[in-house]
Amino acid sequence: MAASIKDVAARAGVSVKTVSNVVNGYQFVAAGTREKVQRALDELGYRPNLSARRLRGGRTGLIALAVPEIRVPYFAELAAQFVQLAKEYGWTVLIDETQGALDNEREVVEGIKSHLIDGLIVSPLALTAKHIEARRDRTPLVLLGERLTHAPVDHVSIDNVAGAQAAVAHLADLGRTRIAAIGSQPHISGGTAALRLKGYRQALRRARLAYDPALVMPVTRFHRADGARAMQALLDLEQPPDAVFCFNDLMALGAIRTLLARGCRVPQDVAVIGFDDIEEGQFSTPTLSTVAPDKEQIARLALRLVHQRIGARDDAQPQEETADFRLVVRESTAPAG
Amino acid sequence: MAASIKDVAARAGVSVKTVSNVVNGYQFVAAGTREKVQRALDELGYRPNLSARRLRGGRTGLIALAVPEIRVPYFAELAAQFVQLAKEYGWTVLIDETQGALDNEREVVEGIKSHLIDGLIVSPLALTAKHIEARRDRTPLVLLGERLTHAPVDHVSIDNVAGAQAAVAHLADLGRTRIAAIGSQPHISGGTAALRLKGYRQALRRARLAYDPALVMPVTRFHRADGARAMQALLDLEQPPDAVFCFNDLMALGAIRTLLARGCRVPQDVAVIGFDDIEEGQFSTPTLSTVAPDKEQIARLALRLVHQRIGARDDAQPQEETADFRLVVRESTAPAG
DNA sequence: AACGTTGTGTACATCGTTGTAAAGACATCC
DNA sequence: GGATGTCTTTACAACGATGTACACAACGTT
Repeated sequence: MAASIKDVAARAGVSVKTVSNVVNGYQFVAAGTREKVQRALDELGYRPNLSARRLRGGRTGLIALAVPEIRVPYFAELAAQFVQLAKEYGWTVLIDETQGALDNEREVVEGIKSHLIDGLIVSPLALTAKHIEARRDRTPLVLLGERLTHAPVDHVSIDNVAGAQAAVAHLADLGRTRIAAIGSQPHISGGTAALRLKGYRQALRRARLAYDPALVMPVTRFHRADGARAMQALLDLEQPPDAVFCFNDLMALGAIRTLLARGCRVPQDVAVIGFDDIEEGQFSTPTLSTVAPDKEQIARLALRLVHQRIGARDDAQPQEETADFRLVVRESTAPAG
Repeated sequence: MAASIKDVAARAGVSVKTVSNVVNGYQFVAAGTREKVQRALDELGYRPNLSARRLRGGRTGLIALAVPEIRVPYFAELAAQFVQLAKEYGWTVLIDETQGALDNEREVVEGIKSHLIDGLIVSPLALTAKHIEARRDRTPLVLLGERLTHAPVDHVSIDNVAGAQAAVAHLADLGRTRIAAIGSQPHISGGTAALRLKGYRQALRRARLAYDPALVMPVTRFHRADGARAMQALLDLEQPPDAVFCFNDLMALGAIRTLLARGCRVPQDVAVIGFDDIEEGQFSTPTLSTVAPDKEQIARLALRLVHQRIGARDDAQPQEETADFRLVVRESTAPAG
């Protein structure tokens, strides 16, 4: 059976509080006593019970990161960043997959688990500002991403409009004139898709290119298969595009698969650019040009906000942070030559 | 502030125990009382404090899955399976990244977090049987993978030797004679790499092909870059291979990238097969042949073992389960023609 | 009238930990 | 000798939930 502080106290012949003092590094413990207790701790392999510690009002050293789908590389890579950087705060990160389902997301922010953790970072898909406001749980919360930019909580995002704009401007600079977009979500307002679409249209306007609704492909999710399917439809058009901006890398890789399978050369016939800069894009053939959000910075900013929030007395003003991105040009948009 | 059972009791004008009874569905609560309590519960948005419940000896409904690297697609996909299937038991899965570091793995199995969870599933990289035996924590534990097949705990794995054997036999059946292997780990005994190497050699023997140590490439990790680097070295040989068995898909995709970049055709010049069947291999060009472990079955078996172990009185015999795999032939090993 | 049965509610102790308060030991100072 | 101060250790309560034990009513049954 796992040893409790009481067992240790009995073995060392001191009170439980003294053991607690040793465990927590309280300074006024006689050297001899400390040693005695330490021996007992080691012999019994004592591990503090985090449930008890937490119940007593303390910290567990755990924070949770909730993402829609862990098998989506962007989220996996982001999660890895969090795990890595959280060490600087002495935190362990538990990852929670919500599958983008409202019930799961609500459960997460409403505190089912938050009685166990010190802080919470959520990348929401279905949650609305109303849910956030109705929240009673006081566990420090930070939101990631584009949804819910106006909810009264700390928030980290990137400038999606500018990112999309940069991607499409890059395609236009290559001399492409029929630039398609894969990833719109007409039925969801205010999300990532809407912002990237806005950037797409903005870039077309600036490049004095016509906006052709037939070149904008809607999708239900942001997976490879969606990109592959959308690309099929684009190639079946009377006038297929000569470039495609995909709203994420996964769809771009699916699109490239379709293009190559149908005998189109990338980038010669059709240039492709994605968004997210997942590792896969560095090893695909061709390698994938993309808009690279600074994932490390996102994680760093979010952790800092959680940290501040844990320290903060009451309800300081919600903070808004924006992480950088950069355009990464690889083979899939290499200039002809 | 989050409402406790006490707040609810005060509001409903009953004792805390009565509230507890309502929450837990105890049958002998008068309809009127139940309704009163329910109203108070709803109004206050009560959520049970899992720390307290757990401390008292109860369940939290949480289990943890610890994997080395969440950004490795195999683990991400496996984790997603666990999350999905755990619902059948009413469990929520928390994912924990150990980075394959001994300290992290030890911390996980020795119970730092297990005071918070009902069960634990670990895919170890560095842990040894000694650590498992020294474990004092009684949280039900199930191990995944090939390491530690002899530790006294429940265990789920696949037949790696047979899987590797099938992959290499497939290459031999295509008429390939110089079949390389990427992924050996000479300094680690008993792990995945050793077993897959064994299967490789077994298949060569059966196909009456010579074993050429120069064709076996060691790696430190199982990432894309390792596969790409190893492939470079193989192509620099006097007599390069005409087929490659990579010990996982990620390295296979890295190897394919190198091959294509250096002008080799896949599969015509060099056939490539991997292991794991990650989704990425269905969308790469060429699509990737692979040995596909039944991830759903792995998750299902592991969850069943944890479930049994939670129910089991004391220490029932450790169980050993083996999940199936199948050979998936795609473009990267398509017969010439 | 005495007793059991069934249903409904409550008081209390407990899980492991740590903050608070306070007690004891010893030294120092006037 | 008594007051003061510095260490060192301890007893106790509390965090929130729930199992145990019991009180009390309402209803039979003998």
